Amino acid sequence: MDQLDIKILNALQDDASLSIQDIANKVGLSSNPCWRRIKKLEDDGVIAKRVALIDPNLVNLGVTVFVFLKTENHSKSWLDMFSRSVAAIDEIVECHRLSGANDYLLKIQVSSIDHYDSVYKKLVESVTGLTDVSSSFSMEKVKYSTSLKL
Amino acid sequence: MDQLDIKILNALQDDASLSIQDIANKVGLSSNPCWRRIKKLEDDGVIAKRVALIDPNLVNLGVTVFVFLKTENHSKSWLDMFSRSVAAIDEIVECHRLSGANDYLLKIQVSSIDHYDSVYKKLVESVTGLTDVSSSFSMEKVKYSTSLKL
DNA sequence: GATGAAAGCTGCTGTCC
DNA sequence: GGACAGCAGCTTTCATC
Repeated sequence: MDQLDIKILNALQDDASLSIQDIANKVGLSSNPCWRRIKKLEDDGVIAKRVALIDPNLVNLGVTVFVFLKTENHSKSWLDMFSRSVAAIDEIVECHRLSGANDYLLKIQVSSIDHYDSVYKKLVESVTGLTDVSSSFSMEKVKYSTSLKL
Repeated sequence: MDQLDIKILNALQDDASLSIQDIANKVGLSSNPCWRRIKKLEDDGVIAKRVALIDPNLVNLGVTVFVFLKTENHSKSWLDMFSRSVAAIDEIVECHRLSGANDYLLKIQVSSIDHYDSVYKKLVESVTGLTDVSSSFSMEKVKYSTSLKL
């Protein structure tokens, strides 16, 4: 992966709808080698996938909630169960196991406080052994990006 | 936005490299009306953008850190300054102003603990008035998705 | 060993029904 | 919403440095 690949990745991270010609012009290559580099980056898995990002406010999912969980159970089987429950709840868009005071962090996209409450109920019904569930609402998205600094 | 639009959006959220023909087949439409619906969803801003997602592990940015901030200054001008500083640090991929015990939550992608430390230093140098900076490392990505539940 | 030019062909975009 | 036509852009092959 050289400078040209990084330029290509930066262009595609920012806008995956660009034509190969557009990208080739941006990075100073003709379209054929540019296409081959992109194909290699896809084959190698560096470009994991291409997705469309939807404006949450326009589909009535403009409320982001972060939920911090603590559990009394740290077994592998509990994590498996927890993992399946989290995967089954569509409103949960991210879940991380953390170091530090909290065991897990969830990021949730919902339409309203009531909607969040229904997700909360789904969660505590399907997951046993939680000793703490505390939530913070996002008041303002100061920054949001899916681009990595290469 | 009817059921067909939702089907189209779900397909594109999952894989934006699908051809219009592919999507048309999936949702049971011929290609032209399918294309017109996609164009309208783009023009309306429902489809905000199309991006390539890069595998963080393959570009040496596999370490995710969450940072919780508290500030003693809650003025508009402080937020403006803070916002600019956050925007200037590429490793910070998300920043939310929160309700609850912490004022701000950052999500950071770095290569190592040392790399995180350099981001930490950049942050505390460029932002004054922080009274608490505590970080948690993500040990495991239990779930990650950019798709919204429509 | 990678780039550039050119050809074929798939699939996008616009008009008409 | 569907059918069709024109055309832009993707993908492949071949020659070149």
